[in-house]
Amino acid sequence: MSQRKIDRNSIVMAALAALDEVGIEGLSMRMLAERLKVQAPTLYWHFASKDALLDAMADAIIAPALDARLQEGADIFTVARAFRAALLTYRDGAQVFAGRYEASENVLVLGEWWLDRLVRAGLEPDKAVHQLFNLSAFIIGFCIEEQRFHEKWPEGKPDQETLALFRSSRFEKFPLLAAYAASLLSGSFDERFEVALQMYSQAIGQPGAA
Amino acid sequence: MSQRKIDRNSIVMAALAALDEVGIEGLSMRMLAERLKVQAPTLYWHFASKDALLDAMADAIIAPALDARLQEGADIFTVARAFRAALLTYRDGAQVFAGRYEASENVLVLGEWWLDRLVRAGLEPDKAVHQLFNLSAFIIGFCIEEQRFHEKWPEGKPDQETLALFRSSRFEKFPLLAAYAASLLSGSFDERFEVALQMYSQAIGQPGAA
DNA sequence: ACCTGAACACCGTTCAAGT
DNA sequence: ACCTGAACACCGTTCAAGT
Repeated sequence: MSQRKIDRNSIVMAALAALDEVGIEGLSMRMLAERLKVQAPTLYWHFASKDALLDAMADAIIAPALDARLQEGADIFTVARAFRAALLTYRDGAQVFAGRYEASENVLVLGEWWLDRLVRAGLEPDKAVHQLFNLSAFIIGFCIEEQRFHEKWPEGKPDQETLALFRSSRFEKFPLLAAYAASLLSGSFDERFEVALQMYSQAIGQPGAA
Repeated sequence: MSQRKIDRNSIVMAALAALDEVGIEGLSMRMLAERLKVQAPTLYWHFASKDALLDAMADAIIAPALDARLQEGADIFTVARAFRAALLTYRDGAQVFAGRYEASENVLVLGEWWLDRLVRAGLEPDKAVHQLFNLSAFIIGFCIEEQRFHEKWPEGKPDQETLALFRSSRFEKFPLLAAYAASLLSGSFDERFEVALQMYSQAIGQPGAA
């Protein structure tokens, strides 16, 4: 009866649910407190700051990706796909994750495993670190753009206004963009991602070539 | 004497200067108004919203990259380097640019030129669009991580606390991360970026292979 | 150990009113 | 056409006080 109302885990879970509903711009400590039926300052007993809470959210977001390591025949790209899927789980998930150099458990586990695979593939230490950084930076950038794209055009399909823009006189100066408008606006993100993974697989498979 | 105090351009310039000083978190319409010796609501006569101002800032940030097209022998990667340099010019520049699907003049000029080069290199339309998206997503993700890294470790070198962390017992579970700590924390971002460009140049140079 | 009430120092934005 | 004053509805965070 007189048990705690909330703990760190329940705050993180509620924060992720709230994130998914209102996005990173709409997420506030006050509304989060209200959802948890608690006063805002209470959250500061459990987390030092909103930023610290975002660190914990980032760690929780990628947790599901860790399972991909355990699949039979899992390689760097299996986990890359799982990492992308994890970032896409919650609205603005990639933006929450981006730029947090927090040595959180899940980040370390994923990083260690990824690095191990790159080294086993025959990359020298420095090269392996570069590829690790570049691949994760790419996935994060890719997912930020992908999520923002879907926020701008929720249908998945471009709206009439945008299509009209590409056909307007302004685009006489940009014939290729105009010609490829359909491809630009309704291209498959899955396909794009695979194109990139193909590149990485070539680069990592032939480390001597780069 | 009775001339306008400010216009769109002077607001954007002041906003970029402010961004560079206080970062994206610290940038507010009120402090920007104060710098311009104007009341905050005045800004809303020139821009519909803070987001609209950020759109204009994003466009201004990449303006210098357009010059790279005109260099003799400029290729996709010349402009990729210039694009990165432009994003790095102002603090949090990459974060300001990320995710804005605004058809602003500089974005269109850069996109058209980039697309033209990819098509000339022999890529089919869909593939060219994928590569354009992937390359720009990579550069944006790379620069976000690069800038956040330098905000966290301003010296360019890891601090003692971070180095100690990598040597702590917690990292017994992560032997590769521990072993490559120096490479992770003081690796060259220029070098990393070139590693990635090499990959793209192979993929674009041999379109049939992907 | 965990939570609240009240407060501080801010935000973005609107809108009637001024010139 | 351009700018201000006043206000609305918020923020993150601190801190003394409660249980």
